[in-house]
Amino acid sequence: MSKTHPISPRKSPRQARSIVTVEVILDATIQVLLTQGLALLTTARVAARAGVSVGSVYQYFPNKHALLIAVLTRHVEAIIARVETVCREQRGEPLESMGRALVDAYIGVKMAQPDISRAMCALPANPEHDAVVAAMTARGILAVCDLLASCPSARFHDLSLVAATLCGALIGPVDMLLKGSIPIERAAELTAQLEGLCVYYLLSVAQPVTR
Amino acid sequence: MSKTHPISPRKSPRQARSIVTVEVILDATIQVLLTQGLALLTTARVAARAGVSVGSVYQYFPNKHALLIAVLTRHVEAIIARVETVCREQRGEPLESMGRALVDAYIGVKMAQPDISRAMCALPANPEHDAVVAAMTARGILAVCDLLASCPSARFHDLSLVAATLCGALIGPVDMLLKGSIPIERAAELTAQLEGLCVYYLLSVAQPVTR
DNA sequence: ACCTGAACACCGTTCAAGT
DNA sequence: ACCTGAACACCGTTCAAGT
Repeated sequence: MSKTHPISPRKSPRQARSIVTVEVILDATIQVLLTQGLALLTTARVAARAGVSVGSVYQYFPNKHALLIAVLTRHVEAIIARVETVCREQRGEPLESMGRALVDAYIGVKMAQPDISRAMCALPANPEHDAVVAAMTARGILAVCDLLASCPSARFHDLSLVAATLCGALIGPVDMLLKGSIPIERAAELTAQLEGLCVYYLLSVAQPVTR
Repeated sequence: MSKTHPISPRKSPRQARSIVTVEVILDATIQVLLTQGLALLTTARVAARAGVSVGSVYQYFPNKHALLIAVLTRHVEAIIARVETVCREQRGEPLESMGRALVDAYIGVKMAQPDISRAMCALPANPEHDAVVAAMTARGILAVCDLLASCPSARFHDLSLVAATLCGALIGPVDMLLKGSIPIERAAELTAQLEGLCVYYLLSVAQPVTR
């Protein structure tokens, strides 16, 4: 049996100052994570950096992990929102355009603040953490499903598997870029490779529709 | 400044019983990780499960993290070894064969003990952890580079980027399978998708060589 | 040469007391 | 309604003492 980590805030802030406190604590958490690393990220240090007492941290977050989950959720939300937007914008466009737009947008958001993206990768996994990532992945796959379904000139057998494969094929290489397995200077070339990979894959699994 | 984690064994076992002790400790670590989870993985619990004292753990591993790194290294070594073997076996074969063999082999090892693979994903990242993963990734990319270079009928502009993209495009979707974002029952279908994705990508970036 | 386990420092978390 | 910080339990790590 694994220890359970309640992640919902202990209480919702009701006054302006406490809303600020929550934001301050979340920002402090990222700062400590970035400057000190996970090993030195203690609730005491976060509190000190935020300029509040440990007790205040525990007033809004039931435990340390909830703090990390909150930071992760915030970051992941921004990424998925961007992906969903492009997917909406590209509805009905040709497959080539869809592929390129998706790749560009995803690399764009992920690499916008590389250090924060990297810090998120370094968070220790646990059931709640996995749930957040899984939920975001599911939303991404769904958005891509809708996008592909909107293609006027093609249909896809096993749409959701194609969408999932596409998402995975994007996430994997971009993670390599993030972690340095592909040098960051080569971001532009990787973008080109991924655009090609996505477009050729989509064209290969697309079943032409003639009306 | 992030805390440093020396990861080399405190001492090399010189007698038979101590070699056994090290193995026992590593196995116990995996067992605790699998049955109790990372949150309950304490050096005391590992020692108890291994049937030794805490002191013995620290005789061979400078700290808790080194223990996790050792377990990770062992697992990752098995995976990369398999990949390198297929890459060697497929030298000179047609691109279609290469792509299929690589996909099958990678999915095969990764999904051989899914729970252990999952547990490895859940380890907290730190510089040494990242270094192990980066080193394994680099070996994978290199093996694929060599494989692609051996193709008699095609050359690749920017070989290493193509190899890295290919590896990433494999790792991403298989991670989804591992984490449940793609249902495990669909492993066979995903394999087919990835074979197609890899082969079409390779064919699209290959520059035919006629002699 | 290897093992033991009490001892110490530090971290997560709580809660009685304050404003 | 929110904040403080001393207090407590637990974990990582050490090291003097054993075999």
